[in-house]
Order: sequence, then C-alpha cells, then structure tokens
Amino acid sequence: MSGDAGGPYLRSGQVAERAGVNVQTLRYYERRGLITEPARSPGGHRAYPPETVTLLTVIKAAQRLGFTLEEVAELIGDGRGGRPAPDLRARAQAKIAEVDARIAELSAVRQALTQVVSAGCGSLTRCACPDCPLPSTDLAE
Amino acid sequence: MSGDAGGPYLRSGQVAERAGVNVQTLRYYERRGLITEPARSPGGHRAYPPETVTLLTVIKAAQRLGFTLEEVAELIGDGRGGRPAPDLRARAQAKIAEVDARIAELSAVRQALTQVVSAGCGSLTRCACPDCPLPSTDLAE
DNA sequence: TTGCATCCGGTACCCGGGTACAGGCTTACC
DNA sequence: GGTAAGCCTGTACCCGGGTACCGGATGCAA
Repeated sequence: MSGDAGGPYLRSGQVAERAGVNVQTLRYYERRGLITEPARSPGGHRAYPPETVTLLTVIKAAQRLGFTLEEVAELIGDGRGGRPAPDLRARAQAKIAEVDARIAELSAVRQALTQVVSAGCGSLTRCACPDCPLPSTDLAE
Repeated sequence: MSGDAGGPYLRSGQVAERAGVNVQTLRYYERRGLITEPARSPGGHRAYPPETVTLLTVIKAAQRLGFTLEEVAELIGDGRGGRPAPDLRARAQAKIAEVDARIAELSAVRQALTQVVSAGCGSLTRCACPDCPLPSTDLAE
C-alpha cells in the first residue's frame, strides 16, 4: 500500500500471505515448474514480481477444476517454451470426460451399497441374509 | 489338488495366487490387521487355512464398495476382540452419504468446466474471452 | 550494532495402498 | 545330497500435494 519506488518486489512470505498459500508451497511449485525462479536479492532471498500472486490464484482455480499440478504446469507453460500451446478448451473437455467417468464409477458403487443396505447384510464375514450381494460385488471393474 | 491329509494348509504363494493378490500384499494386510497371523511351519513359513482365500475376496469386495483398509479391518474385526460389532448396514449407509457428497463435488467441478468450455477460454494465463469464468471459480468449497 | 523476524537450502515426513529389492533360509523334488 | 523354487525379514520406493524441521544466513529497524 505504501511505496513501490524502485521495484515493487515481494518477498516469499508476502506472496504466500497474499495468495493464501504456505511459503513451503511456493518453493514446491518452483521445483515443479509452476512458477519460474524469481530474481534474488544480493543475499539470496527471492524477490517476486507482484503478478506471482495472480498466477497463484490461477493455479488454485485450475486445481479446483480438477487439474493436477502437472497438467496445470503444462497449461501455464503455453506460449513460453516454444512447444505447441495446449488448448485450455480441449483440456477442459477431456477433463469433463474424466469427471464423468469418475461419477459413473461412484454411481455404480452407490448402487452396490444400496443393495447391501436393502439386503440387510449385517456383517462382512458372517452375513446371514439371503441372496447376499457381497460375494457378487462386481462393479464391472 | 492331491492330498489334504493332516491339514490343508496353504503357503503364501498359493493363497496369493488363488485370491489374485500379490504375496507382499498378504504380509501388508497382516501388518494392517486385516488377516490374523497364520500358523508357521517348523522353518518359519506361513501356513494359511483355506478360509483366508475367502477372506481376501471379501476384503476386495469391501474395497470395491469404497471402504478403506482401516474401515475394512474394523468391519472384519467385529465379533472378535470384544468391541461392539460395527453394523455393516449402518456403515454402508454412512458410506452412501460420503459417495453422494463426492458426486456432488464432482458435479460442481463438471459444471465449472463446462462454463470454461462454453465461454471459450483459450488459456489459463491469458484468457481473451469476455466474462471469463476462471477467476471466479468458486465451487463453494 | 544489536536483535529478531524472516528466509535460505536440504532433508524428512504425512496420507493410502501397495510394490520392489537385497541377502539369506526352507522346502520340495529328483 | 544337490539344486531350484519359493519363502523369510527388513527396508526402501512409488503416486500427488504438500508440510515440517534444522542449522545457518539475511534483512530491516531501532
């Protein structure tokens, strides 16, 4: 808020606080290639440009969309590095397919669970109910 | 196949093969308390009763229902140990609630992803589309 | 100039469910 | 009695996403 004279660089603790992230996480993301290595003070302390905070919120948004850090790294790295930029739209569509598959799996599990409940199985090992669904829990896996 | 004279005990490799499980997994389950320590041959080799194979298929069935190994251990351990036996039906109902919650989360993610797709965002970092949903991806988390 | 907060690098640990490897011992069969 | 397959214990590693701790160096303000 006060001055930004000479260069508004932030130290790691400031970036972490503004982005709502642990300081260790910052270095972790650096190792994973999600954020580029920032400039350093003469003593070796990291000096981040303020955009890093924005970048971190973008990373967190992408994570919430179900992308892994590796995928986020790819998505962020487009433009730089010369590799063909991965299209976010295409990636999002592929991710929707993944999510749908996962939901389908969970629905099958849910189905099997309701069968267990309605059949009245009382115990895994000694189920006394007739037509116990336990041994035949296939889930088409 | 041949004789079962004196005791139809199985060695770890036989149990593993019949249950479709790795031998290491057997010992892992033993450490985790899912299967009790079997008898030993004079030389120290494990000698399993044949029921162990059935138990392993039960464990795998429970896993497919979404129970963690710790939960399976509890469910199996009922009857023995004197603790009040956890009711499988109740556990299954609770698990259904968990599954439903997870499905709801994934549906929200799916929703957000379709917004990204339909808004036409091309890039995480430099999205040129109007009313880009990326910064406001809340998912009510 | 001194004191304290912060940062540094490196390493180890956490969760869950296993898998793999090393170096030795047993068992089974011929 | 030889030989190979199988088993033993103990330990380390894998995935993903971080978190924690250590001893030492820096930064900043009074």
